[in-house]
Amino acid sequence: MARPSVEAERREQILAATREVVAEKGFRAMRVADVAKRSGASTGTVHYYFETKRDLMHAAFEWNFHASQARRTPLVESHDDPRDRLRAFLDSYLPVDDVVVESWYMWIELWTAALHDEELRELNENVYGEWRRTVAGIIRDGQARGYFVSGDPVLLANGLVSMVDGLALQVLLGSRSMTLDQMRRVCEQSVGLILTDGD
Amino acid sequence: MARPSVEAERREQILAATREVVAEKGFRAMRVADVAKRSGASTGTVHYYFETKRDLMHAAFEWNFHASQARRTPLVESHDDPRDRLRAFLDSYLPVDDVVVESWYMWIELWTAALHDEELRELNENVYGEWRRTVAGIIRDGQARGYFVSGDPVLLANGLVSMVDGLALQVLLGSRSMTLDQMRRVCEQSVGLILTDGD
DNA sequence: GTGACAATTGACTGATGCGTCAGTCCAGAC
DNA sequence: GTCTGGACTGACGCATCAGTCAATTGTCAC
Repeated sequence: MARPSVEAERREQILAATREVVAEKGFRAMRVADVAKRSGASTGTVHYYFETKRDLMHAAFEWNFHASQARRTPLVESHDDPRDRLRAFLDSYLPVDDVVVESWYMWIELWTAALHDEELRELNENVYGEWRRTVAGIIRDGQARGYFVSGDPVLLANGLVSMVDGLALQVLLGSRSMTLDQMRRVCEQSVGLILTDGD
Repeated sequence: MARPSVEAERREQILAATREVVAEKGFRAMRVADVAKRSGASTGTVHYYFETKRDLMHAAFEWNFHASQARRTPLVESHDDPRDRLRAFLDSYLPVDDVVVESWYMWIELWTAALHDEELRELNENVYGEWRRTVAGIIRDGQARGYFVSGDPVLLANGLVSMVDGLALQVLLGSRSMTLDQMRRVCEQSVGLILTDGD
């Protein structure tokens, strides 16, 4: 051994830079040189830690997945009432700050990249399955307690998750009619639709 | 004048080839040479009709918008009952055949490209506004006739349109849990949620 | 100090692909 | 028959980048 390993930190720095560049100019326009500059390293160093640009992007997508999971899990578990859990879950997807916005940029790029990349489709499958199971679980729980209308919880979950994807996309696209505030209202109304009248 | 103008046909051929290539390998991997080959022309010809690759893509996106409009409008207007109009509208987005699938590929690529292109964001704004107005109109009509639950029709429309976007995306991504059939069911259930019990 | 090795550099290479351009082809005008 | 000009070609110039590599630096062990 010689010179202490800085691999973990360097990788994190490079991945952070990658996310920033992707959010700023998109995967299509992203250059390895951009990532290098942003992380204060040379292109050689980037390639020292990630063999190819593709590896770098895949690692960044995976990072985004795990970070999202880590942000969401405690949040959902901090409520007992399924109605609050559902609201907390949906709220966590509102692009209110840089962290969530950057994360959304990564998701959107993942979608397009995955259309023609089997490995990324597999990642998407995991992501999507994860959220769907979470939401379906909340709904099932809520139905058991009589808070939510009856109906296949998996279908309801799929509808909600997909809606959030579509809404966030329009917000990110800077739509004048789909603002952050508008997205919040649509989500609230949708939750209202599946609440039983007893609420 | 000499030699009858073939501009219109050639442009159409090139745009058709562009859509095919984009659907097949994505905008990112699309080469002007691919489009040329696919349309049975030379790269020079492609550039003769579209100055830059960017112009070509923008034209293809616009083509997709107008074609979608043209497909949808008569379809929605062919029913009187707002419930049928809404169902027909949602059905028309199910990726059941090559035409709709190719169209979805174009929409998805448009989203990602528009994130960093002001001109394309404007196009997205038109597209999105168009569908939202259509759906909101149907819902407003349905509410007036007592078929749909009360609630802001614009919010409901936004929710539905966004949901369809998110669903189709997952279907296109070949998700094992979000198949065409599953998408159909989610849409049906969602329509059910906004129908009054009197139905 | 010296050896060993991880970390880092940045100039370089080789491939790729957009856009250009000099020239060809051909249908109609006269 | 000749001229005109739109349509078309495809080889090529040139810029752009991903990835390489030989050289260098920094840190630890002994």
